[in-house]
Amino acid sequence: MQLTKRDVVETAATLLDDYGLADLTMRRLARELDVSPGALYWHFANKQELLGAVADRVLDGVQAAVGVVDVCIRLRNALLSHTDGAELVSASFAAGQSEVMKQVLAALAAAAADTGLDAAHAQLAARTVVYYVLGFTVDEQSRLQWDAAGADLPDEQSVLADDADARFRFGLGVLVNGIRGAASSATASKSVV
Amino acid sequence: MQLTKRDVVETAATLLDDYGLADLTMRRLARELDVSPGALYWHFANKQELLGAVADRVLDGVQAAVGVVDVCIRLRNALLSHTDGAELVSASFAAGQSEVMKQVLAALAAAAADTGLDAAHAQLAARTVVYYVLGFTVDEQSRLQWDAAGADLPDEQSVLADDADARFRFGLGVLVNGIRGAASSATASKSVV
DNA sequence: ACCTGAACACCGTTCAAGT
DNA sequence: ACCTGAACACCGTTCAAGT
Repeated sequence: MQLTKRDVVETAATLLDDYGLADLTMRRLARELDVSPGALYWHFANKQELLGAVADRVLDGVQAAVGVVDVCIRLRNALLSHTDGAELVSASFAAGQSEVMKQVLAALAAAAADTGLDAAHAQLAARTVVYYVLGFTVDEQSRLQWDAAGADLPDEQSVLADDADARFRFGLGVLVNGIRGAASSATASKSVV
Repeated sequence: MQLTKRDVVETAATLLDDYGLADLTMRRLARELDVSPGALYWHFANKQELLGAVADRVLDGVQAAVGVVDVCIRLRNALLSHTDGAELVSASFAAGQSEVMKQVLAALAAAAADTGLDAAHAQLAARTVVYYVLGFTVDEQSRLQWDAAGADLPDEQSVLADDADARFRFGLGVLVNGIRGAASSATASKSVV
């Protein structure tokens, strides 16, 4: 049977979930698909492009969200539901290889614009939110995966300490609040002019 | 002459500046130092640890800053002044290998606590700020380096579009503002109780 | 059009053995 | 204590040649 892009991405996602990003290599993927390593390069220009496609598979469903908080929560959930999902998407976003992350950015910018920011500032606000979600979740997931294969967790020091959801929402709240503040001060200076 | 940690880190930093992070390999570094690759493993447990030491060299001077805005501006400047500095520090921070980034985190948390947040929330606020600075600067630096070896920049669309400093300060303002908001609402709810 | 085979030019890490 | 030499087990990518 002919190798399709879909097959490749599907198998790559399985490999990712079972063995993690470090073991998701072109050679290992080719072996799993019973093709030669070179075959993958007929379907994808390079590894980055392939990883971008896998990232977009991980992010499936996220683009349907609207509103800053909704988008961010769905994004984080998607990242956490695959081994090394946050790291993969973070790298693909940085490399400009994730179409879904571009849509996410646009959705966040639209939401920010709704609060009264002009397009340029709304873009900046959107990126700031994305940096937060990716940074937070990469961090969270590495800790989760580290002490998943480890000792029993030490006794919680505070409710906040192990309620990752609450921690996530706090930072998100800081951002949403800050954006509202920036929007209203922009409106204020406009109304003065 | 005996190989010292300092020599290794110094040469690594030169390699980083001249050829970038992708070409900063243990083998290449050993070649540059005229030692066998194995020699590096007597001084450093692994590549991550060595990169952490290089990251801390890049961050030299940043720990002296006080106040959120001051710390962030110095941090960004340090990252921008070395090839792939942002990516290196970002990775080392995520891996928990940068002592200076731990100090930066502590300094930011202290500044956040000064606004009236309790210790746990101040920590979260500090991390949020770090995610922003690293995310923003990784992005900025990859664009800078991409079109450094490229075409002349297209004509600027707006003042904001190519004033990276202003863009950086905007996001920083959003965060500082959001943190102030979180602090004052915490104080308010306390005074109600 | 799609894939194989084989090569090219590398990696990080380990470890017996040397000095 | 500090380092070499050599090995182990891999990488991503290219490309003539096959079907």
